[in-house]
Amino acid sequence: MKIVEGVEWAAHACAVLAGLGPGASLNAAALADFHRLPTAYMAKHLQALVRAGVLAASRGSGGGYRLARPPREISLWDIQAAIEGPEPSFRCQNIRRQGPCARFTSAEVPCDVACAFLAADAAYRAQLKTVSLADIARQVGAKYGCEGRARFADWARRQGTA
Amino acid sequence: MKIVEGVEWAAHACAVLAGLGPGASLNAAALADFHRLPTAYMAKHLQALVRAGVLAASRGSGGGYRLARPPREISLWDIQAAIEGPEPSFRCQNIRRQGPCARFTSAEVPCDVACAFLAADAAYRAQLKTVSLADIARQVGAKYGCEGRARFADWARRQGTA
DNA sequence: TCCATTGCGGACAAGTTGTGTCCGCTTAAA
DNA sequence: TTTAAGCGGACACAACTTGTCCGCAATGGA
Repeated sequence: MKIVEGVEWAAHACAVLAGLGPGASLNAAALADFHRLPTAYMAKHLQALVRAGVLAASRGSGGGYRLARPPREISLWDIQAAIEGPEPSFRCQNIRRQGPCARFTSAEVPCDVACAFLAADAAYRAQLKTVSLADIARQVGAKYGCEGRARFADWARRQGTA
Repeated sequence: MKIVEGVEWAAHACAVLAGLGPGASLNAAALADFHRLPTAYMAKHLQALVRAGVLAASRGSGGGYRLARPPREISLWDIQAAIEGPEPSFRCQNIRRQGPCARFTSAEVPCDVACAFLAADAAYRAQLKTVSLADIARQVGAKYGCEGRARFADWARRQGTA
């Protein structure tokens, strides 16, 4: 059970947008460069975030990505689901329906093993949903301190005119 | 974030052993055959369960696998960890330590994004740990009914003498 | 002692998935 | 019209999962 690395990229990219304030927008090159990540692949993830309704994109000159909703209404689960898909981690293959005792298992009643794993999955998602981009942006901002925030704003300003 | 299929195999195989009662033992071929799974690959998973201390093996003629502890003391997390390893699903690559604002992040203080994902991971594991093999065996046994349990015992008896 | 049975571990092959690049297309502003 | 930007598909490479096979070691019975 491993999370794809793109989820980390996406979370940090969204956190950058959240830290910039309402309506702020950056293009893929800027969002990739902030963490020194390959632009083309970051762009793929950003497009996935758009398809999932987490980000909104505007095309053409001066275009870029912005949050589709207020940071408070975007959870880390929204971001993970955008990148990896919302399917549960456990995929029941119904192996219990094979073998000498198969006929004592029902197709309707779900498998007990699957139920337990799906419950754990639900606990995972519930926990992730309690953390919003607003929380992350606040925590990161606090760690940056005054100088960090100034530097961050400075970098963002340069991106608009680059 | 996908669980490898072997976890399902391992969980059901352990459930079979738990359903057989204390001290019961089956070889890899029998455990694979019960769910019509490839013996060689099932054997690999059983060996992993032994390495993790979930099962105990005895070699040679008449050998096989048995639970290393009472079913009540084996959780589904023990089984998943045996097959996939106990590492958390989120692996922080510390991408925040790169780029224009990298120097405002500390190497000691953990990343906020990583903390949130690790907390979700902990919730997942905590939930899985609440389900023991004894729970699973009881639920499966109840669904089998009288006839199913008799058939199951019958099959198990034949495995010993095959 | 010899042999059949069984688990153990490594090597290997094939298929799937994740990572990353590139290119042509569309959109929009200057 | 040009330029900047997102969109999506094709492609290549790497890593991991799935699955098989083999020789070896251990155990019990003839």
